[in-house]
Formats: sequence, C-alpha cells, structure tokens
Amino acid sequence: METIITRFPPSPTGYLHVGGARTALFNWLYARKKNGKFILRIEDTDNVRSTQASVDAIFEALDWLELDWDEGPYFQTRRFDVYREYLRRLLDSGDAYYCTCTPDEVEAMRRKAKAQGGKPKYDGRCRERGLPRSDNAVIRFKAPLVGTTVVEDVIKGNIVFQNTEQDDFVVCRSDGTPTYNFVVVVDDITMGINTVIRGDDHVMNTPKQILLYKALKAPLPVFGHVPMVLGKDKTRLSKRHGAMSVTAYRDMGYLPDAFINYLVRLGWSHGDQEFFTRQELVEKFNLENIGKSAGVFDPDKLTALNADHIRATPVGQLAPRALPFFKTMGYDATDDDYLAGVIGTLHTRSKTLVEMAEGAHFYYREDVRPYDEKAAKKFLKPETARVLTQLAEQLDALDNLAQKNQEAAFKKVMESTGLGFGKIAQPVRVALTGTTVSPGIFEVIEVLGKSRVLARLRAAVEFIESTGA
RNA sequence: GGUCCCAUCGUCUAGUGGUUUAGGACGCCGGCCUCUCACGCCGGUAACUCGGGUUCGAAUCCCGGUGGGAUCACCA
Repeated sequence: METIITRFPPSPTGYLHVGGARTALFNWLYARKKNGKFILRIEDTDNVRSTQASVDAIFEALDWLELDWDEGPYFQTRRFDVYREYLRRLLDSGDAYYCTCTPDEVEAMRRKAKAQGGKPKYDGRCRERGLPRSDNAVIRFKAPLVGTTVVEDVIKGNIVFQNTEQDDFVVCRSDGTPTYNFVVVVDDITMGINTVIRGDDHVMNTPKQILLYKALKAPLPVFGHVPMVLGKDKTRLSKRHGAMSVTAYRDMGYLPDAFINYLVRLGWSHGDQEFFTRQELVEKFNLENIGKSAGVFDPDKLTALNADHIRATPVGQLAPRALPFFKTMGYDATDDDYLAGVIGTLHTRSKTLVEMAEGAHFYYREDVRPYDEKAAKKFLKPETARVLTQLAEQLDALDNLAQKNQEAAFKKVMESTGLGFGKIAQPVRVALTGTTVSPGIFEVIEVLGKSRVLARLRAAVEFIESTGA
C-alpha cells in the first residue's frame, strides 16, 4: 500500500488560528493513523506580509498542540529554482505562454466581459501569439476551452466544473515570481504529497490545480475539503468571537489534548463518542466521517471537555502542566508532594488550569487573612472561638491526619459542643481557606498539614477575639 | 451578480427507506448526594428549512424554493 503523505502549509502572516490548527490536526491525524508522513511547509512567498515572528508563532503553536512533522519545514522562498524548472516544462510542452497584456488591459477585458453578462476573465489574446520572453511579460497557463474538470472530493463528493468558466490564469508574474496555484502544485508534486486535506475556501482553486497536474503529467492527490469553523453568529471565526490564536488557549489553561479533542469533534464524529485521548484519535480518525457543513466554535463545550481531560489526567502528569500557572499566580510552588496534594483536591473542580491555580490560592498563602468579609461575618462569630480552639487541640493530639483520625477529632468536638458537623465545618473552612468555598474539609486539612492548620485555627480565634469584643 | 458548497435541538452531532414516540454531548432548568463548591447520579427543556414528487413507507432518494457560506487577483 502506498504511504500516505499529507502536509500543512501555513503562510506566516500571523499566529496560528483555530481553523488552521484544525486542518493541521486533520492532516497530522490522518498521517499518523495511516503510518504515513506529515510534512510542514511554510508558504512565505508573500514578501510584504510574511514575518519571522509569525513563523516562530506557528512553531510554538504546533509544539503546544504536540503536532510533530516528519519532513520540513520547507520554505517556498528557497525553492525558486524548482519552480523555474517546472515553468520551463510548461512552456516547452506548450501548456503555457508569455503574455504582454498590461494589468489595465486585463482589467478592461474583465469589465467588458462582465458588462456583456459573461464571467470576468482574460480573453486569451496572447494565447496563440507565440510571444518570446520579455521584461514585463507574465506567463499564463493555457487552460482547456472545452470539457469539464471534476474534483473527486473525499469529503464533499464529486464537484464538476465547466472548463469554459476557467481562464488562462497567470502562473508567473512579470517580476519572475511564480503564483500560488502553480507553486502549490509543484510543491505537492515534488514532495510526494498524495493526500491534500485543506479548508473549504480552496475548492475553487482545485480545478486550476488539477489542470496543472494534468499538464505536468503528474498523478492527482486525493483531495478533501473540510468545512469552515464559524463564530457564534455563524460568520467566519474572527477576533470578535474571542480568541483566535491557538496559543491563547494554552495561556487560558486548556490542555492540548482537550483542545484537539474539541477541534476534531467539530466536524468529525465517531458515533456518540465525545471524549477521546490523543491515541484514540489516531486510531479512530478517518476521512469518511468528516461532516460537510460548517460548524460553530463553542467555547463552553471546549471548556467542558477540558474539565473532562483534566479529571482524566493523573495528578503526576498534571503537575508539570499546572505549575507554570501557579507561578504566574505568584505562588512559591515546586513540583513536589505538596503540589500533588493540592492538585489532588482541585482537579475534579477545575475546568481550566487557570481556575485550578486560582483555587489553590489558600494553599500557598502564609496567612489567609483578610477573610472574605461575608464569610467572616457569618461564620467567625464569638461562639465559634471555643469550637475552633477545641478542634485545634484535638488535631494537635493526632500524629496522623488521615481522614479517619480527623473524623474522630471532629466527632469529639461535636459531642462536647453539641453542634452538628455542618456547624463546625464551615467556620473551620473559613479559618483555613478564608472563604466558604473549597475542597472537602478533611482533604484540605490533610494537604495543608498540621502546622498550617493549627496556625490558621489560632489566627481565626485571635481574629474573633479581636473583633468580637 | 456568475460559479461552487451546505442545511437534524440554541450549539456540536448520531442517523445512510421501516429497529425512531428522532439518540448522545454542551448549555439551560429541576432533584438526589452532601461539610461549602465541584464531581457523580436521576429527570426535564429543545430539532429533521419549506414545497413538491418517488415509495406501501421517508430526517434518510429526486426536483424546486428559501436561507447560509465559499470564491471570482500579476494574495496566499
């Protein structure tokens, strides 16, 4: 069986956006699934818009998504000799010719054709003139005048184009640089690309490219055009809809596996399954189940999926990913047992790593005061001082803070005070965390450790005595 | 405007002529669990764009309308 070779060809004119990430992902998944090759090619022929910063941003994003490539990155600007060679072939076989019509003249032809109700296109004036190479001549492809060109799209099915719709498009500009459609075909041919999965917005280019493949006597690759990703208002995704940049999602605390899981499910399905590990995706991905219609990017669903992935990730693997966010919060955290304990109590209640870091606040503060105002007012009342004092004594007597021992300690306090568990737990929570919302109180006590717990309980008693009087 | 594509709950989707009172997920609304918040569990809300055919029978096939999108460069 032929080795599947796919590619991702971004142009470095900005960061990697959500839509681009998805086509990169589809190509990567398909190559991995088929044990094929995935090639990265940078389409940097637009001198004015291409920047090194964009190239770096794309690498950074692919790196975060963990989409690795087997060949490349190739840069089109370093391949002009290859393009020249193929241009020569087209000229030699008579499939291309020099044209000296000026842009203004061509524009006039288009206007005229349009005025007569036809399609705006170049009228083929220089087609049979046999013009020689000259300074301001462009090279045009000699497109067939009759017949049809059909795109056999694995996603959309056959798409038929009348060749009469096509005009003799420019393959080489007057300054000697080759144009997009030509360059793509030459690259795909020379790089052995046999599977082209790309955005919907390229379908209209495909018949032009097919004509080029045929003129160059090269075998056609399999084409698949994936539908666009839309924003909430069903228009093309843009900054208005929130973050476009892939790395922005990294910074918001999403896990790369959750992000690719979401992206792939936006347009592809495997029955009712929603949650996929990266490996499952590689195993189950296929082209047949990619949908035909555009999909709306839903941040809420991404977030829900992220929560699922966080929960499914073992604490040990989560720690290094969460650590940077803890640092950003200003915590003096390291990847140690304490961090593992902290994450253990937080990972079922954090939808993002940012949320997790925020939730870990009380674990990394010496003193949780000032308390949340409402919480203190409601739970740190004069009569609770002795409850906290008693609990501190009971806990102090323990040499192991395992949940079972803690329960016994709480039970003693409940008996001597006649209070229910709930009446004790909330004040304790406020004393230990500063707020009324936190992981289970036993977990918090165990992770915090005896010395922090005792210090915070005493601080709370102190607080009550200083304000209650 | 020409060409091309698309059309199932608000959103992502399952569904390829009968197994469907159209299933799952997110969201939303209830409830249970309970030391708070989550998690988990249970229940609810909500869809086949419209009109014609084909057929004993259409979400599923065909035609048309409508709506949305893509694209019409010496940009990629």
